[in-house]
Formats: sequence, structure tokens, C-alpha cells
Amino acid sequence: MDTQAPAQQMSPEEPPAPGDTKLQIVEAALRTLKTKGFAGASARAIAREGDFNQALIFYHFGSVRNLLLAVLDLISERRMTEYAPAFEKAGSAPELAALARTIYADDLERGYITVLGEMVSGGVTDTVLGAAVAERLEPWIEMVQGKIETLVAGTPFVALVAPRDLAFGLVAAYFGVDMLSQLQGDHSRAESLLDLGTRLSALADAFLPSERT
Amino acid sequence: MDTQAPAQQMSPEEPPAPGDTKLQIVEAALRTLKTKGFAGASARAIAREGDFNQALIFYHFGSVRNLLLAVLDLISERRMTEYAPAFEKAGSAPELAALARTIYADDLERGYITVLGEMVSGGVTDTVLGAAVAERLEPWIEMVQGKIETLVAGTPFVALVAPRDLAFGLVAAYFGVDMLSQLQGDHSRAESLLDLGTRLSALADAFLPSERT
DNA sequence: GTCTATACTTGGATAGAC
DNA sequence: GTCTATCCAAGTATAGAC
Repeated sequence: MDTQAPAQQMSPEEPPAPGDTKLQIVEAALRTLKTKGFAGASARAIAREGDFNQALIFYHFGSVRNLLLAVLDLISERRMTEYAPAFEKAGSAPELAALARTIYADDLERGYITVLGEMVSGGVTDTVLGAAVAERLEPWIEMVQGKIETLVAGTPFVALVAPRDLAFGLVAAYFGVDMLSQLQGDHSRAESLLDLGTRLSALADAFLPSERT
Repeated sequence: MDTQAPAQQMSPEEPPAPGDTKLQIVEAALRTLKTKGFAGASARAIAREGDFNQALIFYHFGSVRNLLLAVLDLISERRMTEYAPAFEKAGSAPELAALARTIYADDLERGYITVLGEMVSGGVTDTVLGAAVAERLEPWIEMVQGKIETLVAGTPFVALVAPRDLAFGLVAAYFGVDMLSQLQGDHSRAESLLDLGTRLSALADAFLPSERT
């Protein structure tokens, strides 16, 4: 936020352990969010997890809230750079459904699913945080919206579906399933649902074989 | 909940203001949840809202968590008794979509939407609470599941869709939309989505005019 | 059953030495 | 930029008088 280090001349060799501290802190926060949830992600808990001093959080981020948002930024960025290419490439509903399946499995394994759910939930319980979280979700909704627009172009659906609404609904459903799964401590239902999505999209595709390249 | 009063002989006339205190407390908690959210629903805040003593909460409910769960029970019960009849009656997808629209509007106006979202979010951030919340969602999922089973019977969908999964998905989507709307502080998108659902279900119905009475 | 007072804990955040 | 020490606020919960 206000503390952007002026990149003083750093000797080119420092392989041991450093990496910048900020990143270490963010990653400790990420792990804490994963294991202890939003409510358990206090400054003290995070500092313990990363084995550094509590005060560093405030020095580098100003507040715990900012740190948590930095975590969200980190994983958003990682996911965006990793998934966007495949997403752009996918040209049909079934391909997209398959991709969604992969992404969910991937996110789950890396614990991102948990963190995303915790941050959205945290945003609901804390209004100030909520606005910031909403902002960070926007790019994802837009990405889905863009995809829907190209998919739907030239089919009877154009008149029926507002891409923005549908995109919002899909992203919302993703988080809803995520959160209920988290409540029940069981993500297998989510996976069955993604399977169902795959089958249904195959069906839709059969009825609407639009422009395939 | 160890404090179940032994129903001593109560004189039949006590109209003034009493009503039992427990209910007053639960309703104060409900209002607090509505206005201040899960994070703001502390014992102190609830007591201030209802203008009674903080200690009463612990006397009657043992803990804040229990009180919050009692709120969830209260609105679950109210919703169940009010909506169930219409729900049973609805015999087609479009009717159900229309009903969902009504229920959402109703819930929104009464603030139940907010409370439901807060409690689910709270359950995600707090593991102990989460299990209890999940339990209380179960009846709703089962209700939807039952409906899906009768709707799908005798159509080609039987082989395609696992009712339990779909029910879970629909309830999850309801909460997902609710929560993202809450994040953005704007529920208009949710309503467009329910409209979309209405139109799509009409479409599905046209393709599958199953047993109509 | 209700109130006052208070014990105890945890968490956010800052001051100031190093 | 990092550490120690500490302040302060808010919350849960209980004891004990009424």
C-alpha cells in the first residue's frame, strides 16, 4: 500500500533464504487461511505460522485486512496467468465444462478453493472487506462474460440470455458450491456437479452445433 | 441448551408485554444479524439492540453461538411453514421458477436473505458453527431433492441427473448468488437471474411436456 | 430470572530500541 | 527493516447480589 521499497542496490548474490519478506508474509497468511480459516487468521496466528514477528505485518501491510487482500491478489494473479490461456482456447461448452472441472480440482489441491471461500465469506461478514473482495472478483466475472458472449453469438440464445447476468450466476454458483462443500467438509458433491455440468453441456452442444473452427 | 424451563404452572393471563424472554432475545439477535452482520453480532451488541442485559444471553442460551443457531432455527421454521404448502403444490418447472422468485423477494424484504447469508458465511469462517449450519440446511436440500425426483420421473432426464446432486447445486447456487449480491450490496442481479430462470424453465417445459394433471 | 460487576482472553495496532 | 514491550478495545463468560 504505502510501503513500496525503493529497490536499493541489492547485491546479486543472496541465495540462502531471503526472498523478500513481504512475500514470505503473504504466503504465511495464505497457509493460515487454509488451515485455520478466516476467523483464525489473526496477526498473531499468521506470524506464528510464518515464524516472524507480528509487528512486521503492520509495518509491511498496515493492517491484517490489507494482508488478507494481498493474499487474494496473489492467488488471483496466479490463477489468472495459469488458467487464462486454456480458457481463451476453449471454444465449445463441453470444452469449457471440462476445463472448469480441471480448474476446480487444481484449486482444491492447492487449497485455493478454501482460501477463496474464506475470503468471500469473510467479505460477507465484514462490509469493509466485502467491497474490496467484490472488486477483485470482477475480472473473473468479466472473463466469463466475454466467453459467454462469443459462445452465444449466432445462436437462438442471444435473445434469451444476458451474458453479464449469466456470468455473475455462474461465478456465484461456483462459490456457492464451494462454500456449502466447505460447510459439510466434503467436496465430493462439487465434483459430481461438475460431472453433471459436463454431461449437460454435451447435450446443449448437440442441439446447438454452432460455429466450430 | 441445558436450560429447558420446567413449565411451572403459569397463570393463564399475562398479556402485558412479557412474551417469553427467550423469544425476545432471539428476535433481537435476528435484527442485529440483519443490521450489523455476523461479525457485528456480539453478545454486547445484541443486548444493546434488544435493550436487555448481556448476561441473559448466557443464562438462556449458554453461548452466543447457540443463540445465533436459534435464530437460524427460527427463520428456518418460519420459512418452512410458509413456503412448504405452495412448494408441494407447484407441479411444473415454470411454476417452481415463479415460486422461487416470490420466495426470494419475500426473504429479501424480511431480511432473511441477509441473515441466511451471514450464517452460512459465518459457518465457513468458523468450523464449529459450520457443522451446525450444515445440518440445518439439510431439510431444504431434501425438500428440493424430493421435488426434482417427482418432476424428473418419466422424462429422459432420469438417467442424466442425480436428484441429490442437483438439489445440492440449486441450494448452493441460491446461496452463492445471495452472497455475491451481499458483497456488492446490490440484489438486482439476483432478480434478473431469477427472471432468466423463469424463461429457461419455460423453455425446458416446452420441450418436455411431461405428466400435467 | 434478571442485574451489576468483573475476571479473563484475544486481537489490532503502535512506540521505541536495536 | 526487525524486535520487544506494551497499550487499548472488545469480546465471552461467570459469580454473586437482588
